[in-house]
Amino acid sequence: MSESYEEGVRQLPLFAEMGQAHFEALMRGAYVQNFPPRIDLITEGEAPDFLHVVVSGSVDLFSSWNGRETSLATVYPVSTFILAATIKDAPYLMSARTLEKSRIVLVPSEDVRAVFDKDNAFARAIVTELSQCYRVVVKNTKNLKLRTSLERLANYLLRQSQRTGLGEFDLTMEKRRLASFLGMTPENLSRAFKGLEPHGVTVTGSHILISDPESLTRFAKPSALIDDHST
Amino acid sequence: MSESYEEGVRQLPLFAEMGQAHFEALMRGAYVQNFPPRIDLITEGEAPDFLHVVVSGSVDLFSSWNGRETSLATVYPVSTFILAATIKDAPYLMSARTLEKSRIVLVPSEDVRAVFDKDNAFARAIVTELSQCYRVVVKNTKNLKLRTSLERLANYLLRQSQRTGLGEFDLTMEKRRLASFLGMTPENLSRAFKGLEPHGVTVTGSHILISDPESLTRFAKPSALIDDHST
DNA sequence: CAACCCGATTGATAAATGTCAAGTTTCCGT
DNA sequence: ACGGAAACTTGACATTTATCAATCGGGTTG
Repeated sequence: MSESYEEGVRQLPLFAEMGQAHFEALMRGAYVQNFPPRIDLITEGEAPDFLHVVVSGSVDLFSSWNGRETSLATVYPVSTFILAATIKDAPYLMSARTLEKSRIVLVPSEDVRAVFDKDNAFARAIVTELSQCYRVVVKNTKNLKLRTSLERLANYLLRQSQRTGLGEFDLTMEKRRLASFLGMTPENLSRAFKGLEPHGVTVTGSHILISDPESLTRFAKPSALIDDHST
Repeated sequence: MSESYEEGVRQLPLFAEMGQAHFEALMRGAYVQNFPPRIDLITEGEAPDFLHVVVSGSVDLFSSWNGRETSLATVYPVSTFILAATIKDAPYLMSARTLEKSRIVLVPSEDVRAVFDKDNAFARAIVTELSQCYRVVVKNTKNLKLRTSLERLANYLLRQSQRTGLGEFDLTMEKRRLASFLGMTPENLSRAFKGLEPHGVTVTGSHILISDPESLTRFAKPSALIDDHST
């Protein structure tokens, strides 16, 4: 099996500290696969056969109920998803599909659980990762329950702006998916962008210019306890 | 220190399988405290000095932003809260206050992290607990994003009804807190109860009678991937 | 017992958000 | 370059939800 991707996986915090033998055991059972865009990788409700690692491309995590669908997160390289289901051996809560051509490493869930029992460093890393994921989801819930859609958009733009370190940037996803991620309709998102114009936001296609960061910040009132996804 | 509460704590899945010596080490640094109703236990943003275990009473987890406040969860005996913050040694994301007279065990976070490094059974239990918490929050997010408030209420009532195994039961919390928990205003909750009358729901004070479970179920469309908090 | 307080309810109204139905633009593949 | 599909936008309208104000009612307390 090609070693090329293993390096990237090994450097993930989740795998970085574990014993070499255990890592190799995991990789022995794993395999890489290339997927075209818009391919369903998993469907919510299914049993978690594999832990997934995105090596390149990107993956949308979403969920459906009663004919409605919502985007819950986007996974970029290099990181894993559906760790909790794998560990608990419980059904996936989210579906996943590739957004673009993507390279995914599939690690059998059984192997993950087996190595988890043997390798303390791996167990610790899993705890750290799960805590992180948990906290991100809690922040997300607060974002949804405490803010209007306009406020959510404003804070999203500020976060993106900080990520790039610039006052202007391109949206990393389609507007329709952004809308779904922020919990609104595409139409509402269009109007929300308009609604932020008075706060110095100019939208040209997928390009965003924040000409008055102070005003936008005053409106968005970002909080580390909601918007800082690093802690 | 009184042993009376230790038994209950020891039987928690989180502590049940760990070594006796490690458990005793945890309990040595811990202490119990009795709190009156409506007392703030922790405030979001603070450093996680203690892992909290509710031994009796109940605790409301909530969060505030920009003058708004929302209830995120209620903790009943015997269980822990703010495990993720303790493990990550990161600021609390939620505030906590007692709802009634409550008995809380406070375990120093440092001790938890120290024992976590030494006791594999404990580490495993933490992973299981965190996965569980993570999945509950994800289900909550889906509930919020995919359903209207009427649908959330209907599913909440069905869940309560199943919990008691009866077609009637009493609400376990004030309606104002239920409203906040479900992501709506108290006024809206009143109207939502009215809106469920056609589906066989009768409200008398805090007593709920579900006279037509089939109709309510047809409307609520419960899903294990949202409403079953046990997996 | 009465006064009061607080939560719950109700009605009227406003704001936020979603839906539907055009258009318009952008993007892709032939 | 062209044609077509899909995304985006816009306007009109419906629905959902929040807000404000008033009232009701149960429970507590002096």
